[in-house]
Amino acid sequence: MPEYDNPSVAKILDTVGDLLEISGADKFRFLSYHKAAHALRAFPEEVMTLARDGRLTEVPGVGSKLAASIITLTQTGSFPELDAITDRLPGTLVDLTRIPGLGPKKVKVLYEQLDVTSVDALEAAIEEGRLAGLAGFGAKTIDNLAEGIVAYRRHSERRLMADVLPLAERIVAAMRDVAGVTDIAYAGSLRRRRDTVGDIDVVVASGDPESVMEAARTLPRVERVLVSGDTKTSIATADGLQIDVRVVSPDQYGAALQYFTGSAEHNSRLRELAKRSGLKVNEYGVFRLADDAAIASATEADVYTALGMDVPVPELRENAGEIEAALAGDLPGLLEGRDIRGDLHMHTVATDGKSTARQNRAKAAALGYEYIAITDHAVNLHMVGGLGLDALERQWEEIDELNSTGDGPHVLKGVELNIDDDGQVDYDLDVLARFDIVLASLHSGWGQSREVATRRVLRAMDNPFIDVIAHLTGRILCRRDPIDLDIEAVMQKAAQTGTALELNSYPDRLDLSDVHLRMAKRTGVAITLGTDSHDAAQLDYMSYGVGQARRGWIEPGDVLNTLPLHELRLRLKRARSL
DNA sequence: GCCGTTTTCGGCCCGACTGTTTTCAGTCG
Repeated sequence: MPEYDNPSVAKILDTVGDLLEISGADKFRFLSYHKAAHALRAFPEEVMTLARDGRLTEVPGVGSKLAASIITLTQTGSFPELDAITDRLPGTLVDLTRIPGLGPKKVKVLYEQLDVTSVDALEAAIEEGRLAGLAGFGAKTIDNLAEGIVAYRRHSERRLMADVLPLAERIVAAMRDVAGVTDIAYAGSLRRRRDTVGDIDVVVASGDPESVMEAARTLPRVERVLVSGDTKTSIATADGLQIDVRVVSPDQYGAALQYFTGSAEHNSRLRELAKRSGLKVNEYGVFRLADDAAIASATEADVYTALGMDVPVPELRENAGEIEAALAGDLPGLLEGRDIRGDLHMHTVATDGKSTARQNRAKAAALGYEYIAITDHAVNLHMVGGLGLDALERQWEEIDELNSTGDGPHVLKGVELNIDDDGQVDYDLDVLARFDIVLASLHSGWGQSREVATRRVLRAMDNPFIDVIAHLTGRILCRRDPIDLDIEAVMQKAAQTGTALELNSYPDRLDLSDVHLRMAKRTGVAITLGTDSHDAAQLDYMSYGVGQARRGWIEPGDVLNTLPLHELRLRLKRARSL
């Protein structure tokens, strides 16, 4: 029987939705596929389990028909609606809609009139002048399509949130000084702290919108102005990042910030609810439908209050249950940076780090931590000089000396073991028992089957002295896919054995994902946060982990390193054996 | 295709900008 995870099924649903739209199907019909896809990506249970238990309709937006089709998919490997639509339309047409400026309607014309089914074919058709005279394709449109193909080829990927954030902050700082500006912030997925982002959205409140638009068009790194009107300007930077700047009047700033923070699905749901209450929500405020009277607009809190709900923090706004919780006054009290009492994953010069244990401890003191764990690689990870027993003894002496000074964060003796292909690790139990905390993680085998990879992790969790599985899936954002694991089996084993799962806060990992964090919380698995720092300065990466934890609905009580040191020790798995 | 404390049928979120099909459709967010 084929195995599917939620993203792979969601991708099929999106493809069907896109093809239905190109085919000219009813708007609400193709939107329902995208809605279900989004909900499935955010749903904290696995689609295979839901299908097996007949609970697929618990996913919002999945009704009896889609549930039946998904069950067929999991049993036969084919999705009936996809087969039906690809009989009529080539599936590759979906690629064409990724070209900026080219949507489903024009793709349909290109296919039906010119038999264009791919980006390469479109490029050839443009070069041969075959688009000339086609209804709806004027000279300007054809020029824009040629440019759109270049943009599509140059980059279509998302970027690390951590790589984009500094630029967003510089733009905000620069535009704050423009004449008439009273408020400014970046919004969008950056404000929601998604692990990757596709563009930068900036919301500006100003009594002088023209000056703001001019400033946006002349930002330092602008390569091209994509669109620019009275209230909205979009520009592209030299490396292909899009920046959207939107200006509203100062009394509408809260509504605009809410609107442009999104997500699209969150906003769409809000507007549906508002309509049922006789209200309308847009980027200018909340309005009564009956007489168009403005109800709220100045602050985000005003907007949500007018809709009768608490204010969900940006990290939660994915239409993944936060609206129901906000309506019920039942939003979680999420983890905050100040809750973290220590960093439980870092490397030193003893292996592949650049800072000493002492330097890491000094940085931790500056962050106000009560403790840190030094967790260098163990002996089997030869390529980074993993520590043998002699080197280990020397590091422990160094740590003892640091701790003997009394003041400053306590340094825990830790290690990051390597889980080998059989689920075995670097040291024997008698050595492992001598550490304060032991992490273990996968460093190879990325192409392994789900069965093999899952077995490795489950075996490691049977080890009584492995307290934490670090960076569970091994994903590197924008570079390496997560290893294929039976996540539910991992979660259940973690809960059963008392093994914690790490939220690795290094910005290109952020592993566990937000959805996996919600699964862990549901299953009662304890979470630790660690930066995986290879340089003392990287202890600052904890803020990325905190943002991700908040997206995963994690509260302080779910996280072991919010505990004082003596309580942390009691909660680690080894406390059961020692 | 989904969904229900006004509905099991008839609804289903909102607006800016561009180019062209000159009164609006297509695209995007």
